Amino acid sequence: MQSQVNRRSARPRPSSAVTLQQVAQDAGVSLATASRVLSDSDRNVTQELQERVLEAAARLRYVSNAPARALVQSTTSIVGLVVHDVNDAYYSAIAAGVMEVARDHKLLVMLAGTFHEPGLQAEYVARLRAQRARAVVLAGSGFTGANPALAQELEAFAAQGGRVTAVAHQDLPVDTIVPGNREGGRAVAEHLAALGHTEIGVICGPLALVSVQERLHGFLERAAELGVVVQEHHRVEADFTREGGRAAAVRLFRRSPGITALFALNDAMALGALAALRDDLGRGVPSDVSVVGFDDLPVAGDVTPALTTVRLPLEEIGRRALLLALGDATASPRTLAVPSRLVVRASTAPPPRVTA
Amino acid sequence: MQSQVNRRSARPRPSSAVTLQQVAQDAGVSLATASRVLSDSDRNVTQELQERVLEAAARLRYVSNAPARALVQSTTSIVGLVVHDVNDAYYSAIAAGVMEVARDHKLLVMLAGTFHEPGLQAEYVARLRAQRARAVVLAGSGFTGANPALAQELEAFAAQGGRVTAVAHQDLPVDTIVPGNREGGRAVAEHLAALGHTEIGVICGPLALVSVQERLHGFLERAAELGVVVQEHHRVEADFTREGGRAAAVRLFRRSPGITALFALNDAMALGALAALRDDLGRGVPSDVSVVGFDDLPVAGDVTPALTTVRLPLEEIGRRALLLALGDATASPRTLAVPSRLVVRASTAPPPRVTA
DNA sequence: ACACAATGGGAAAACGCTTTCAGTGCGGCT
DNA sequence: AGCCGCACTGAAAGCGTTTTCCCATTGTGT
Repeated sequence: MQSQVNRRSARPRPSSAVTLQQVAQDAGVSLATASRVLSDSDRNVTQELQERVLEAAARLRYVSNAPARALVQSTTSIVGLVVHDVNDAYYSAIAAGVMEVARDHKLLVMLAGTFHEPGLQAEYVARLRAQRARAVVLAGSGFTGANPALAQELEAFAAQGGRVTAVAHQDLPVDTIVPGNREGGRAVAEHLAALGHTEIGVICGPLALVSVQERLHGFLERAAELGVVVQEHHRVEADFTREGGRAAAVRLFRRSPGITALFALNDAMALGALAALRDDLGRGVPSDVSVVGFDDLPVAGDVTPALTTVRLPLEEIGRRALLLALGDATASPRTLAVPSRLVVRASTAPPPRVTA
Repeated sequence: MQSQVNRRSARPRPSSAVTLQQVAQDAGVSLATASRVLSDSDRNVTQELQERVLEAAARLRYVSNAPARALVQSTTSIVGLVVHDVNDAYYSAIAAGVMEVARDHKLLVMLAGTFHEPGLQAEYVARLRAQRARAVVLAGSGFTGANPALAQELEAFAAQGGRVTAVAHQDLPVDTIVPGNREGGRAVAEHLAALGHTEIGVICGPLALVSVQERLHGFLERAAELGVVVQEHHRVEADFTREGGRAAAVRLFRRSPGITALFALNDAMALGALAALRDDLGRGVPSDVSVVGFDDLPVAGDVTPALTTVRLPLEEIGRRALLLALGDATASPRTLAVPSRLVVRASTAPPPRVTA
């Protein structure tokens, strides 16, 4: 049945769009002339004919066939944006930056969501390559360890003239944006140490993610420097989401009730932890437990207590990413560091006095 | 200078992608055979040749040129999604639904952001028409009153076989999703009236937006039925954002301090109002003032007090929108109502006792 | 006035693919 | 044994553009 429907609708093309040929005919000029008027060619056309063509095009509501154009010019005005989850404020913010630059450059953005399936990244790059996209921004954090499939796909894309910027990826032969993850992790360690915390729990996202690794290592590194040891069993891994954070917080406190500060490796998890502390564990924040997040999503300032977190200028990262991909190709495998900054709000305080 | 750069890079095409011709050559078969193997044609090819082609394609990392394919088939696997602001949780949620369906149908999503400029909607539809997109979802609420430019553009798109679904638009000759805005507004009126509020303020987004109108009218309508009059000067209009809500709340309370309940026409504004009440006006919620939002963004449950609001199943709306556009074309100008539901949380309570 | 450059218009090629159409080799039937 | 039909391959047409290439016309310098 399905094939029959396909057959039927495929054969007599259901309806055809206005072609340049028709516009030319309507204006009484040749195809070439019409093209010269409507595409911004360097050849010029008499005022008279120009007007006739423009008029005909407007009358027929002509828009040029982008695929045909792409075919002959072998380039498009499409850029790809690959994220893990559109409905995650982290990626929305990056996407907003990308879209802004795209608008300014009159580019169209193709959005691809991997839904957290690692393999889909390479697949989408392939599809964007097939589309002859001009550039691709890999916004989703990469996975640690070599990813040959993705690397090869990117290489092929580059070979055909495509440009790529990756955000928080490692060992990819493309322009890369390095958000201040490590640095932010260090700042958190300093902040919590300065407040006097010694029993610190860490709620990690998937350790396979580059961002998670960087944040965690920056934190552990600086904590160690300051003489604070974060015990192995004070670290817990979960989904990089609100629910992941909530579950992780519960697990962690059941296991180690003595913890006085919690570092969640992103704000979503921190929000979950906040909810767990309030609803499931009955602990006050920051009176009993301090909580720190990462990213500074807009919501971080709106919860109670307002979340201490590390601000990453996500829109800026999006803008920079696309600009990098659109920029000078010859300088290509470049690296751009984007700094982060600790934002202290109400969710952190000194640890409670021990009553013993 | 720029033109020189263009000239230079335009002439000798910087690098060319692998073509089907090359694959065919490499496999020692004709172009036609290669095409039959790689596009899923109904014609079949000997096992032997099939393998040779597949092998060659893999070796050369061939992906077919989508524009060329689109040209000959005069259809693409692209769908467009037009939103006002990507970095707004309302649209992210809809986008997530759209992307999910797109993934299941192996479609690529082109995301267009109007950045709240009304005119851009029509322009993006034109560009999507040029791309020969298969369908377009207009997620951003429409503006009241006729929009001839947009209507004509959509008509042209339909004429060339494109499908469209609009969310919260009026008088557009396309499939339309009608979220339960009016119904939600009514539910809020009932809830606040039942709690005993009589002095109710309303913080509106731009009245030109269809969603705003519907929510407001539903609310006023039901309030009137219940004998609660919402005075003209208890209504205030502002940007449909957190900051808009905050400013509006301040203005409203300076003008009418006796208000005991606040209905913000979306959650973003409600969040702003909450912040204003707490930080600028020093009023307790819900002890002094009750606050209600609309949309039930994820954040609504995370703020303190948790926000009473109207839930709109946004992802579902996104999914439905694309499915509608992908569905039966002959039934086309259809209307699909998506119900909303009041979610009572902690931000609403009976009004404070008058101490006079 | 005459050669010659410059200008603008149109016919036609090319982009990479799918699909029709014609052709070739083969087995099965009478 | 001869013919038909089947199954497959390959040549070529065509999709809608842009961009050559060539021609006619006009303007310029001497």
